[in-house]
Amino acid sequence: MLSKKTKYGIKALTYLAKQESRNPVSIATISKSENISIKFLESILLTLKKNGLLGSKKGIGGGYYLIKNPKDIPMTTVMRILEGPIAMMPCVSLNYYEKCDDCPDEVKCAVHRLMIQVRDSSLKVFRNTTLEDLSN
Amino acid sequence: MLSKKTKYGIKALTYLAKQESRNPVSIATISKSENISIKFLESILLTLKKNGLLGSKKGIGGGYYLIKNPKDIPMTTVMRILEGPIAMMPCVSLNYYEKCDDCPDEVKCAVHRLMIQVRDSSLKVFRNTTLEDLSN
DNA sequence: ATATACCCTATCGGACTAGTAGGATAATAA
DNA sequence: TTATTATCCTACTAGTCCGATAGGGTATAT
Repeated sequence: MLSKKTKYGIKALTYLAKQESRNPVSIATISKSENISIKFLESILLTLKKNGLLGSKKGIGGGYYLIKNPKDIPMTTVMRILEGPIAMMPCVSLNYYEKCDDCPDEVKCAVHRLMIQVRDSSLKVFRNTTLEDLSN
Repeated sequence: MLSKKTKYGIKALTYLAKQESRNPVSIATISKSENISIKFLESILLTLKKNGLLGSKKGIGGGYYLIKNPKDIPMTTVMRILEGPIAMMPCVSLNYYEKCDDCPDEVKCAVHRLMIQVRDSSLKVFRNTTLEDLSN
């Protein structure tokens, strides 16, 4: 299941990508437009900022804005920041690999082989979709 | 993340598919071979039975056995029984559709469009992989 | 100064996961 | 018939995560 955190995060990013200018947009504005709890959204935007996707400005007229061009932000990046690994199991994760306790031999493991295929097919979608694609 | 329930379930099914005969195999035997907690495995095999994938026999020489030919069991079936919907969000689920509370228009929702693509690509893998494929 | 808006930590109820416990039921073997 | 085997079923639990809320602290603009 996709967490609401990720869902809201993508919605917020898309909202920002749709803006004509790169002027800051306040949390409250995004919150109202996208029907997202303001405090929850606050924490999401903060992590997106900490991970280099957003910039922010305090005070009147402040808010969050995209740092990069939407077409340079693939969804792999967004997913990994908000949702974590794209793979369904640590033993098939590219960025967060971990061996299974119970499995003596990965190569012989049926689940392992299946999940590698699923990972690759999802990865393909996320890699080929940028924030720009989503905001059209 | 794939639950251990699903992981163990697939391992057990694969184990049964590898058997030359369709004689019953006891929970204890599968448990030892696949390093799965016996009680946990018990509940998993029971749900697989209730969902028509396994048959069972009580008493000495009893256990679980596959009902169908492994090549007639696509992984979509297994995943839906053990893990639930294949889609990452109810609003893109084929079998368990549910509308989002916050989303006024699905067609305009960026997350919706993205997750439909992910669903389709995963579905493709699960549909094209049978239990027979995994047991080779 | 004061209002605005982001920044940060802490907390919390509810749901879910991965088991465990303990016995009921059915089939087989002696 | 009785003992043994092995599935069937219900209930419980510790731990973890999710989604959200509370309550301030800090920086910026008028």
